[in-house]
Amino acid sequence: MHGEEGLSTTHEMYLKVLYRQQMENEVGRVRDLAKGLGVTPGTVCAVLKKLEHAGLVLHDHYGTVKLTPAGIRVAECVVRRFDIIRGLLIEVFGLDTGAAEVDACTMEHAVSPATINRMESMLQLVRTGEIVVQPLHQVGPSVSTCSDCEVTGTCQAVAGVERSRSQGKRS
Amino acid sequence: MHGEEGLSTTHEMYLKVLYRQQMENEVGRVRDLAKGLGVTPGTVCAVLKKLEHAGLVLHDHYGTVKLTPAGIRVAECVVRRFDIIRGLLIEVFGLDTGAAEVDACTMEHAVSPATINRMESMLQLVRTGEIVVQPLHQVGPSVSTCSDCEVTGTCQAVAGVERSRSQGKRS
DNA sequence: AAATTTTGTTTGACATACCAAACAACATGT
DNA sequence: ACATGTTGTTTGGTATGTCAAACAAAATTT
Repeated sequence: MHGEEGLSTTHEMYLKVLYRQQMENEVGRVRDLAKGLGVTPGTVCAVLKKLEHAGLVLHDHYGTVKLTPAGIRVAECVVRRFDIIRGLLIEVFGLDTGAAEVDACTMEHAVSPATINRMESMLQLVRTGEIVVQPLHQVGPSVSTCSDCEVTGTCQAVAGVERSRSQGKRS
Repeated sequence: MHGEEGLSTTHEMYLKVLYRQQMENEVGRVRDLAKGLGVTPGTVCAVLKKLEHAGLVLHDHYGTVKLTPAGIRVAECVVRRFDIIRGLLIEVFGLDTGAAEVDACTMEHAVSPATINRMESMLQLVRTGEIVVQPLHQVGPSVSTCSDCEVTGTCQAVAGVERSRSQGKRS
């Protein structure tokens, strides 16, 4: 999505995970980022250099990692996309939470502003009852039709993060 | 989507474009693939080696490129995902064709079987009138709310291919 | 304060996917 | 048949994102 500004899916993920950890922990640490992203600390270090160079994070040597205002803006944009897609998949399409979160985490990097805004409108209208999708929830658990599609989805390491986050929210 | 079987987004794109060109041209050529994918012939050559190694295409030296049965299965799976997402974005979310096709081309690699099947059900129910989404089409042209999201989407080279294909279908 | 553990960084390596440009094969025109 | 143009392949180089392992700094234990 932010590819034109030189932001890869990877970068968006780093910013999103950092953003969330900062919301909870207040201090960003390489170790937590690495764990949250399912990646080694060395890798995090390398990517942080680029994010710093792009003016999205501040990272002092052997110290803390912090999002800049620009970084926060991007992160919030990614989180918003995630939340909308997650809501849509659960409330409109009737997917279970786990599957929805795994997919939302992949899809969040693949939708344009136009699409995400439409998704938001749809979610809104379903929530207020102006659109009724009951029939869709009656189609039962969905089944693969294509033999090449018998897999569950990627983004497992991060799915854990999503999961704990939304559970945290509920409590 | 097919990442667990070692199929990257790139590979899926190569298979999809090849599949479509074979539907129209009957013979696959490196040159056409390169053009269709917005990539140089050298790159196509390299990737074809991997696809051949994976048993998805047959490529004889200085000759033609052909999908194997396995390659056809994967390609059809990708095309199906594209068509469902495209339909959903246009008919349900009310996006214009161009935007829908660009986004569908990105999203097609990011949805799990469960999600794509739900999307298909939804599209079906909207087409038969069992779900009514009129209100959504009245929200007008969608506008970006996030300053980091003022871009239109990637996948331009391929958007052209989608476009000509769907125009061909209409005629 | 010294030793130990934890955390962070650097280095060297790898795979993917791409390009440009050199080169090889094929096809065609005259 | 051979010169030219088109198409295909190879080579060398780049960028991204990753790991493992060596190394450095900081924190904690005793």
